[in-house]
Amino acid sequence: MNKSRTRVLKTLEHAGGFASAQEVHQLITRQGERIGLTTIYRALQSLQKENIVDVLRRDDGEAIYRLCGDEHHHHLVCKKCGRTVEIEGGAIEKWAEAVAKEHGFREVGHSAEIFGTCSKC
Amino acid sequence: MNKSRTRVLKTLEHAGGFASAQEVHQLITRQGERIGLTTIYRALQSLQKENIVDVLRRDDGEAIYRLCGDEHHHHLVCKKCGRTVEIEGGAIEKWAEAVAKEHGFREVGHSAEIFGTCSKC
DNA sequence: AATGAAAATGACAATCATTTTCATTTCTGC
DNA sequence: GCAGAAATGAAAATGATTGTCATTTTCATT
Repeated sequence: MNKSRTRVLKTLEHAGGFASAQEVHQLITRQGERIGLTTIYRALQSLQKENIVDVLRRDDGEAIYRLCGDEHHHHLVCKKCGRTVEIEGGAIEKWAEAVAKEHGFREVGHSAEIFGTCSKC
Repeated sequence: MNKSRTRVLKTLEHAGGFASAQEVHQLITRQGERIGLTTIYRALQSLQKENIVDVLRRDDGEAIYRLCGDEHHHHLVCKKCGRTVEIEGGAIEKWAEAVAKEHGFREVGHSAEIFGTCSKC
């Protein structure tokens, strides 16, 4: 963990939800701190590899990042405004394990997302 | 509905699931028919507006299209050898819709994958 | 302090999907 | 057939993301 990653993390926290790489960059430079866009992308990538941030896609394909808690949950995401609801995934957990066992798979993990248009949009 | 849209639709059917704009274009031109990439994009856009096709995003952000109402399935993927099994997703479909409705979301879609280690690995 | 190797940084160029532009072609109803 | 509208496609523009590479920073060791 180094200075840039820390700065990006703090910015994501402060953004309180989603931010694209470019938005993170703006937020930081607007505060007078100087940092390159490339560095933001790299910081976000490594944070992603370490499972500290999640990546989603906006409708136009732009990647947006957010801090993810370490409990295993799923997301319900609004395609228009990006509003996100965290969801308990008990049903899926069981489904995933059942299906995997049925096909002889071990060490099972899964990913799942639901997306749609939220009531405000 | 015109010639291009029809051609794109047929290609999507034949592709049997997902295809990006570029893939649709390749599939068509490989058959010797001549069509511009721009036209593919426009056809896909209008089909999308008419709710005939759905759009999703691949991990790298590329847009992929599929016929609406296509039964869609999920994948069980081996992390080691890449072997893939297609799965019926009935349980998830219902779960996704229920959760979404509960939170007031409309026009709901979802993605889900299970990964693990297969019996041979 | 001085050194030096390895990692991090950032300006810039390259890439790649998608959109725009605009001149040309094809459809449409008459 | 004909005028006007819609569709087409080649090429340029756009915009996010990644690659490159020279420079800077970090940091453990002299």
